[in-house]
Amino acid sequence: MSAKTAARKKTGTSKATETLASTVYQELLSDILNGKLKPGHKLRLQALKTQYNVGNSPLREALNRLSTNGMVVREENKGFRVSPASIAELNELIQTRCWLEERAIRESVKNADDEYDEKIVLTFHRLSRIQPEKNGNYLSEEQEMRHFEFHQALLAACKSDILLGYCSQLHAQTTRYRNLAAVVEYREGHENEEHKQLRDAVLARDADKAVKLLQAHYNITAKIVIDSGSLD
Amino acid sequence: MSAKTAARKKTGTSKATETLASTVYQELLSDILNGKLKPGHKLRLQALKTQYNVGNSPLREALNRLSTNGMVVREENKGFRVSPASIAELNELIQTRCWLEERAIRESVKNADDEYDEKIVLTFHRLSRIQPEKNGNYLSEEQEMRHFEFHQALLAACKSDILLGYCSQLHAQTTRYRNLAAVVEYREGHENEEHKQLRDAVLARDADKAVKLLQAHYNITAKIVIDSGSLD
DNA sequence: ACTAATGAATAATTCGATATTTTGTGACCC
DNA sequence: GGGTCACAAAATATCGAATTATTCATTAGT
Repeated sequence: MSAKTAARKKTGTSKATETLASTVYQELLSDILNGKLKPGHKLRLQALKTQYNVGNSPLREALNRLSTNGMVVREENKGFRVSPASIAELNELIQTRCWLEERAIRESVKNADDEYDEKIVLTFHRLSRIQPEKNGNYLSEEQEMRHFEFHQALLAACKSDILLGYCSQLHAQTTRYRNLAAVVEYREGHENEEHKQLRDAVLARDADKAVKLLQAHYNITAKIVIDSGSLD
Repeated sequence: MSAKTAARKKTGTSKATETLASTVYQELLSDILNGKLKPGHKLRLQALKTQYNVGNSPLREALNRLSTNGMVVREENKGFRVSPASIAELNELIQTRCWLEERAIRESVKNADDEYDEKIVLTFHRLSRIQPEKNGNYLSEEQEMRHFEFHQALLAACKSDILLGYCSQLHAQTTRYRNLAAVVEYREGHENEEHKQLRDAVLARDADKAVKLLQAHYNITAKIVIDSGSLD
């Protein structure tokens, strides 16, 4: 975590000129999502400053952005901490996600066109193609990415970027919980099969089935996370 | 520096010790919502600094928060501007709001209990009691507030703070559009009646009717805003 | 004329230092 | 012993200046 600044300036993260605040935002988000920063953990500015090799302002900006999308909580004059995690919140998360994605997928099936189908086929292909390559109990960055893209593709024709944005937020939050419990093993076999069924359901315009699959998918994941005992 | 700090402390928003960033966040939000800051308007930091009498950091923090909930947009290294407004976005907004609030109100009716009913009766009473008192074509701060609280009360028993939060965001966005078009006159007569019908529908546990009323309510408002010709 | 390159002028971003608030500690009183 | 007040230490919030990026007018080249 120390040689970051040098890397940033020299290699320049390939992006034209990303702002420091955005870079550290991504890093923080990533560390929260994959569980390196634990729920409820106090985020002391000085520590973060040295850890992420940035100054005061970019750090603060990043934390402020994270606070409005629920990844960290802010207490006036008392700084920031990683959002706490609880079984209750996980259940709420899953429930809300089911509601929103049901709407999104039903609308998508209703509006489905060639572009929609093609994106699903494509993202499914990309997702199923990558090697398991389990490092510890976590999914690789690429696996997370492909997974996310496939799920978004299922909802993509809902004609509301706002709704899509919410779904994407909820997906991120759920990912955090999954990583907290380091739940991957179960998925080995079932996951791919479930995705295939999802793909086929929407391609067949069977919204009811797709919704049922999605919701089962989420509820099982939630159950596993809760049973893992990593939350109180 | 000392003068303005003193001033802020003395008039001191009654809150214990609010952070400057939060104060200016509220001020900016309010100015965006009531249309003082127009859609697409470039937000130059220097100008804002003098206008709102704050330094660099709090301003920046406020803008960053606003950017994650869609009130302003951020372009890397090019600063902030008020989110653009368009008919397309308004339609999307209304559509999404209908979807989310339908879910929220159906769940609320399902879970309804005494507390829920009482809050609705109370917030309706407060809303209907305040005098019209039209200043220009805008609703007063208090009217906005009561209006918001009533609508939230209708959804309050949905058992998902996340969903409630989204609904509240969408409400805010919609308010911005309403104020852009300065649409109040129509509401004079109908508004109160519509609210009463809504109240009675949920108290009678008639979710279908409540949903229908809500959606009609939003769609009419949208139509009026669009017909007002203040958007392109 | 038109495009490409140059370099002030302008604006956004970031840093370092200061001011303000919270937190922890121990003496003091009841 | 338990509570609270004052004070010191630590952490956060804010400011003003320095840095870096973008814009835009101007000029050189084809």
